[in-house]
This record gives sequence, structure tokens and C-alpha cells, in this order.
Amino acid sequence: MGSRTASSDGDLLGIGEAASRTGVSERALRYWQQLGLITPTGTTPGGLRRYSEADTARVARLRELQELLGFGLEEIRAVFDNEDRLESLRAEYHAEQTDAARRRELIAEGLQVRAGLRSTVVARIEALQRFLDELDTERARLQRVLDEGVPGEAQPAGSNR
Amino acid sequence: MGSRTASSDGDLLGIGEAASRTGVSERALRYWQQLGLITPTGTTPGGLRRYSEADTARVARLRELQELLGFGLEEIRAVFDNEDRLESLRAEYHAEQTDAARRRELIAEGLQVRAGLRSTVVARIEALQRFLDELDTERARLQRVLDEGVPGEAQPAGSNR
DNA sequence: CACTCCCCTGACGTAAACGTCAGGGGAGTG
DNA sequence: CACTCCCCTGACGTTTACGTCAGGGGAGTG
Repeated sequence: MGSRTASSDGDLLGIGEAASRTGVSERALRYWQQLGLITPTGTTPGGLRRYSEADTARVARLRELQELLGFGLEEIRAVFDNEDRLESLRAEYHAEQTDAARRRELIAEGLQVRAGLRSTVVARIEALQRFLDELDTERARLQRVLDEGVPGEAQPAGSNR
Repeated sequence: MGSRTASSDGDLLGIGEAASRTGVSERALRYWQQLGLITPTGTTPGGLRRYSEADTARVARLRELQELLGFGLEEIRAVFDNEDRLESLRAEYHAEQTDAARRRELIAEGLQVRAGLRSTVVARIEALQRFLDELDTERARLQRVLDEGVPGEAQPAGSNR
């Protein structure tokens, strides 16, 4: 099974491949690692980073939180930290039964974080929806003007200047 | 009824009032003015900025584009420039001087910009919706775990309901 | 006029999130 | 072994969007 196509060990990627596949820069990947946000699954004895599919998925998720929700890296860290705790909880569970109270506590915490995230997302969707509605109203007005050659004198809605 | 809380000029606000009402800093207002984004409707002979309601509305709009859509100030400028052209078109129209072809051209341009904005907004809403769905799925899973005390690693047969 | 706020214009400082070298190894290839 | 990429670790530079003084006027008030 030892194919040495390009740079493949198992199915891990070098930083260059990982970067180009996720559409981010190598610098960004190193930076995020510095902040403890994205740690490559593996490292060669020589010190080269090796990224797994899970790693690149995590990168995609980071980008979503960044671009979609406008989160800063510290906020993202908070989300990731929580998810990681839940993940390790799953690992613990499979290994051996962790203290039930502790487990419930962690899961409850996870639910809280998700609830917070959820309301943030919902609020943003609603705001965007309102924004969209206004846009459509304006669009309709403009279209009418274009079709009829008459401006809508109707409303006092004003822009500056 | 002599008011002193802000210089009472008709209904224009000083920069301090304008800032606190819109929830931004005075510095930001001055900065945005430097970039040509928010120009106060009036200025006192002494050089003090006077903001109208339209001005503060514009500020609110800027904030929306910034926070909601993550636009940079240059992108916002593009949107504003377009809106301003349309606005001045309306003014021109009332002055009965623009020729029809030019008018149609400007309006068409306005429609294009709005269409672009619209698709941006729609795309973002959809992405957020997907994000929300995933969140809810995860939330449901966690809730199940919490209720049943069993992790949903893979559950073939429904034991619930 | 004297006070007291509020405001003005520079101009330097800052935080976040990387960009961009410089200098030096690691890993396959012929 | 010699090459050629790819990658590594600092470390300083850059952009965006303001924050923060410093020094000096403007506008009502008593």
C-alpha cells in the first residue's frame, strides 16, 4: 500500500496541499496553530505538519464562523474548546464510563453553548431577512420607475445627501 | 423651554448626540466622513458638524452593512455611491433636466447593484440556514444523550417515541 | 467678560489577522 | 551524493478601522 504519490502518508496532507484545498494560506494555518485552533493531526519526525481530513474540515468550520458569523479568532476558540471537550467526553465514554454527573455537566454546557450560537445565528438570519425585504421593496420601486418612467414620489424614506 | 443639552438648531444634532444615538464613537463619525461615507448635513459657521435624521439613518445602514454582511468600508462606499447616484437622479428628475436615456442607464445600474447585493444576502441567509440546521441536529443529538445517558454513535432502530 | 461644555484638527498608537522575507533543514529523485 | 521542492522557525511589515491624546477654538450661561 505504500504509494508515494506526491506527498502522501496514509492520507495526510502537507501544509501546501491542505492550504490550497481549503483555500487559505499556509501562513494562516500556522497562525491558527499558534493560537491552538488548528493543530495538524500528525507531524513527521522531521517536523513537517501533516493534515488529516478532520483537520481540513475544522479549517472549513473556522472559516464559516469567521466569514459567516464574523467571529473573531478568540470567539472561535471558545466554540472550538467547547466542541473539543464534548469530543473528548465521547472518547472517555467509549474508553470507560466517566463519572455520570460530570458527563451530564459537560453535555449541559455543550447544549448551552449551542443554544447561544443558535440564537446568534437566528438573530442574524432575521436581520438579513429584513434587510432583504427592504432591498426587494427598493428594487420593486426602481423597476417601476424604469418601466413607467415615473419616480415614486410616495415615500419620505430618505438617504443622506 | 430653552434647551441646552445639545445645540438646538432646528432638529440637527451635534456629533456627540449623533454618536450616542447611533451607538458609535465620535471618532468613527469623523473617520467615515474622511472617507466620504457619512457627511453631516450641516455645519455651523464655526465649523461644528450638524447631523440630520437622514444622517443617522445612513449611519445605521453603514453599521448594518458592516456588521451584518461583513462589508469593508470600501465595499460600503461602492454601495453608497450607487445609492447616492440614484438619489441625485431623483433630484435631477424633479429639476426636469436629465435625458431619458441617461436616466434609464442610471436606474439600470442601480438595479444591477441591488441584484448583486440581493444575491449576496440570499447566499448568506442560505449558508446561515444550513449552519443552523447542523446546529439543531447536533443539539438534538446532545439532548438525546443527556436524556438517555447514551451517546448517539449510530442508532439504527428508533428506541424513542 | 469669564466659565464651562462641546467640538475641531492633526498626529501618533493599537489590536486583529495575517503577509512577507531571511536563513536553514527535510524528503523524494536521478 | 547532488538536486529540487516543500517546509520550518523567527521576525519585521501591512492593512483595516478606529482609539487616544495634545493643543486650541465655538456656543450658550451667569
